[in-house]
Amino acid sequence: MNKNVVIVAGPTASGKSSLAIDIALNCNGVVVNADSMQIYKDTPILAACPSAEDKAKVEHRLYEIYDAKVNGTVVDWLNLAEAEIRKIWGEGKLPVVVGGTGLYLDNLINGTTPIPEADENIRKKVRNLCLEIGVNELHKKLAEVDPKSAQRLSPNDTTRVTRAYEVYLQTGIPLSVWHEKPMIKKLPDARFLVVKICPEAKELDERCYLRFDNMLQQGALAEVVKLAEKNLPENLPAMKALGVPELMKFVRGECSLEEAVNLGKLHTRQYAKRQRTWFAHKLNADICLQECYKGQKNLINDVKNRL
RNA sequence: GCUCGGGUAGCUCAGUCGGUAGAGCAGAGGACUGAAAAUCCUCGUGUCGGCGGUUCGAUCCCGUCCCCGAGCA
Repeated sequence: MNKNVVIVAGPTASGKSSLAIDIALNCNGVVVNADSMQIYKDTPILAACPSAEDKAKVEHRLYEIYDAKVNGTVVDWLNLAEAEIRKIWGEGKLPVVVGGTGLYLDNLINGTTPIPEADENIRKKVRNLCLEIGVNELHKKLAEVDPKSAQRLSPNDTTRVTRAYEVYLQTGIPLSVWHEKPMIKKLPDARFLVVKICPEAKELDERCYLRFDNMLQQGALAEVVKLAEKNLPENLPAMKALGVPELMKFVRGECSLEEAVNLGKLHTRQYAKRQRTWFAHKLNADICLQECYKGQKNLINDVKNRL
């Protein structure tokens, strides 16, 4: 039995979700989420989760499964994705993995360094330490135990300095040493067919703006109001979804709706640029569409022929 | 009309006790191994409102004019 996995990657608003649906419809597929925000259930509108209509067309998995208070990670997703993909294969269907989170796709395709499961207590401890003494000081401490990583990382890079330090604290082995070990693939038996959407900035920007307006019409504000009522810490991933911090500010009366919306659109565009950079340099594709997906039939046929 | 503030990078503003200026944001590019819609890195010549004056030298001092804001008439 051939173990194909179709990967659909591309920046926000490039049409990758509908491309995934069309591929699934034509190839007996099931859509699997590879988006770090669509995995949360509190912001289906702002995260652009598939609509009820979309879900009726074809089966979607790994969408809206976490509560906003959960702090999901790449590894959590990898475990879920591996299980789903194997299940879908078992059903004799084609997994169509779609999402804008480059890191997730990269780890799924190329594997991850075999660092032991993170200890939540240590993670919390290091994060608190970072808040207490500041990244720069934490970076100095990291330099003492893992000079190689410290040299590689900016003393301002909160995310990575924290991770490197936490790995050393937990395992006693520097992250830089772990990185020298061979990567381990979740699906060594899979054959990936990567479809990448690489639109021009101009075309994409327009669509980002339109999409944000549509989200508002669909009730994004109400969604944010409900989320605000949960009173969650602002540093949780779900609280940082594009549009959430901006609209929260408006909800709290700290800015006008217009300002919030403009900022939301701006940040969406900036995010799309980061994605374009990632996909352009880090993801090799079998098929690359140079514009947004708008139902191009030959693309679907191309995918079909290569399976 | 008078008084007081202001007029400096696309925007918000620092600053120069006189030696032609710098942050944040925006913009452009880039990185990316357990927060990734996150996090970080690189890139700054602009008649320092106009015109005169003082000075070796003015964006900074003086005069004058224009514009904006507040107050008083």
